[in-house]
Amino acid sequence: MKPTSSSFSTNFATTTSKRLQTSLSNLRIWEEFEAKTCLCNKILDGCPDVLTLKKLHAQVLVIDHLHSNPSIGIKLMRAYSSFGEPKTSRKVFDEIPAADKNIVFFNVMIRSYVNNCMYGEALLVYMNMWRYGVVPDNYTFPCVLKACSVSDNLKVGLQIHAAIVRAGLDFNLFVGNGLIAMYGKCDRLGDARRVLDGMRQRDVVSWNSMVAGFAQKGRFDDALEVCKEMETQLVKPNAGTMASLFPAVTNTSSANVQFVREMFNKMAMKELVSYNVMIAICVNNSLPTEAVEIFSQIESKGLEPDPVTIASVLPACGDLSALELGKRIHEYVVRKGLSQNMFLTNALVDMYAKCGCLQAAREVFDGMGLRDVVSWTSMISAYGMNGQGRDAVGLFSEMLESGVVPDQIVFVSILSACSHSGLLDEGRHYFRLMTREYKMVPRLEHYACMVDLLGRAGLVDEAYKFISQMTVKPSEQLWGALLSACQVYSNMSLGLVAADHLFQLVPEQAGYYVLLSNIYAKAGRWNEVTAVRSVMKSRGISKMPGCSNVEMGKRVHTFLVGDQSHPQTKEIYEELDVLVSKMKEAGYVPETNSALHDVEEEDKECHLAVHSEKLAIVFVIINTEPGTPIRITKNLRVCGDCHVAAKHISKITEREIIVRDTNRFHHFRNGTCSCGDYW
DNA sequence: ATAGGGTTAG
Repeated sequence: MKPTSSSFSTNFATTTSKRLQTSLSNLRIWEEFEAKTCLCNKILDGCPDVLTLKKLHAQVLVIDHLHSNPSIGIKLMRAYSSFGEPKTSRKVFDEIPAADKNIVFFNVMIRSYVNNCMYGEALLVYMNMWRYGVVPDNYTFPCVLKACSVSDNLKVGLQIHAAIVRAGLDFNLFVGNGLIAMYGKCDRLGDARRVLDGMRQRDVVSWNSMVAGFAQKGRFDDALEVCKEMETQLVKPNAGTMASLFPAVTNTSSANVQFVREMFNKMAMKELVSYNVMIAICVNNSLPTEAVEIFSQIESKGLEPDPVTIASVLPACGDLSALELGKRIHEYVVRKGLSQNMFLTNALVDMYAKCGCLQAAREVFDGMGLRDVVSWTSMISAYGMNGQGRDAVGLFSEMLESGVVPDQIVFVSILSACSHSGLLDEGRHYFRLMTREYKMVPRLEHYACMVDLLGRAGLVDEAYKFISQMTVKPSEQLWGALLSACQVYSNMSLGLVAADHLFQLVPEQAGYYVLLSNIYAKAGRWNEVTAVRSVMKSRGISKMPGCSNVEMGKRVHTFLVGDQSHPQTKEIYEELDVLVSKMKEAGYVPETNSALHDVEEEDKECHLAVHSEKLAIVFVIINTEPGTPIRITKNLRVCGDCHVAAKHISKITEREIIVRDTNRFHHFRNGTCSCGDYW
C-alpha cells in the first residue's frame, strides 16, 4: 500500500493519513516479527559460539521483552544449555512470568541441567513444578528418570515411579524404558525386569536397557540371557546392544568376548558404534592385534572413524608399539581438526610414550592448550617407564603448580617412576604427600609401588615390614614385588614367605615358580630347583610363552619363543647364528641362570638363543636398512640373557634397540642400556 | 524425548 498524494479533499486526506499510520505501525510490527523470526532461526540453527548467542540474546531483549514470545525463551534456553551454560538457561527461565511458564519451559530447564550433569538441580526443578500447578508429562519423566539413573538416586526414582503410575503414564514406551534404566542402574534388576514384563509395547531400547542393567553390574551371563531372549522375540540386536554389553566385557573370559564378536559378525548393518565397541572390547581384553584389524575394516568399508574410534584404537597401537599406524592416526587427527580433543591428545601422548618415542609424546603434550590429570599422568609414567625419574618428579611439581589436582592414579605413576629410578626418598615423600596432604587412603597399587621401591633399593626387610603393617589384605602384586626383590638380593628366607603366599593366591602363575627356582639356583640349591620344577609339572603349570611384537610395513609381526612359523624362519635363525658368534667374540657368555634349570647346559643355551625378542630383533635387522631403529614389545619381562645380548647386538649392528617389556623401557645403544642394568 | 561407545597406573 503506497501513500497517496494529499491533493484531494481534507476528509480524504485525513483518512489516508490514518490508513498510513495504521499501515506503518503494521509494518513496524511486521518488521519486528520478521526480525524476531530471523533471530529465532539464528538461535535455532545454532550459533557458532556463546558470544554470538549472547549478542543475539541482547537483541531479543532490545526489540521486545522476552515474555511477548515464549518460543524465543525456550530456544535461548536450549542454546545456552548446548554451550554448557545451564545457569544462563536458568536466568532466562526465571525471567519468564509464572503465568506463561508452561510445561515446556520446565521440561527444557530440566533437560538443560541433565545434559550438563547437574542432576540434583534437575530434580529440584521437577519437585518445584508441582507447586506451580504444572503437571509433569511423558517428556518430563524420561528425563528426570535419567537424572536418577546417573546419580544413583533410587529414593527419588521410586517417588517418580509412583507419580508416573498416578499420571497413568506407566504404559508409555519412553517412560517404561527410563524406568528400566533407572532400576538397572540402582541395582534393582528385579524391578527393572518387572517393568519390562509389564510393558504393553517394547522396543530394542527396552531390551538394551535391561542388558545394560546387568552388564553394569558385571553380570555377563544374565545380560547374555536377555540378549538370547531378545532374539527369540525377534528383536534384532543393534549397536546399542553391543554398547550396553560393553561394561561386562572388560577383562573377561575369551568365551564372553567371542560371544560379542559373533553378535557383531552377525549384524547385517554395522554402524560405526558397533565397530567402536568391538575395538574397545578387544583393547580391554588384551587383543590389540584384533583391535587394529577391526580398525582397518572400518577404513576398507569406507566408513569414517570418529573421535571415539580413534581414542579406542590408539591404546592398541601403544600396546603393539605400532608406531607407523599411530603416526598415521595422528595425521588423521590433525587433518580432521581434532587436535583440541583431550581424549585424543591424551591418547596420542600415551601411544607415543608406549612406542618408546618420548620426544614425540612430549611434543604432543607441550602442544596441548589444556591438560587434565590424565595428560600429566601419561607423561609422568612415560618418564617413569624410561627410567627418567627426575623428569617425572619435575613434571609432577609442574602439574601441582598448574593447579591440576592429583588423583590416585597419578600417585601410582609417580611412585612407580620413583621405584624404577631408585628414588627412594622421593618415593617416600610422595607416599606421605598422598596420605597426609591429600588424605587419600592408599590402595593396593600404591602399596605395591612402595614395596617395589623398597625392594629394588635393597631394603627387603623393610619392604616386608611394610606389607605386614598394611590394614588391607596384600595382593598378588605385593608379594610378587617382594619375591622379585628377594631374587635380586638373594634373600631366600623372605623369598620363601612371599612364594608361599603367591602359591596360595595364584597357584597357576608360572612366573612365581620361576622366580623361586631362580632364587634356589643362585644359592646353588639344585635339589630344590628340581623340586620346584616337579611341583610345576604335577600341577600342570607351564610358563606363559614369551612373545614379542614388532611392526613392519603395515602389519605387526608376532614371534613366540622358539617360533618357527614365520616365512623367514630360516634366514632369521641363520642370521642369529652369525650374530651370536660375533657376540661371543666380543665376550658374550650366555647367561643360563635366566632359564629354569631343568635341562642340560647346551639345551639351555639353545633355548635361550630363541627367546622371542631375539627373533624379533633379527627379523628387523634382515628386513630394514642399516641404522633403522628396532622397536620391540614383549609380554614378559626381558630376561638377563636377552638384556646382555641386546646390548651386544646394538653395538655390533650399530642400531638403536628399544624394548618395552611388561615393566619398563630399555633403550639399547652402542652396547649399553638406558636402564643402567637396574630393572 | 528413552539406552549405549573414548584417554591415564599396575
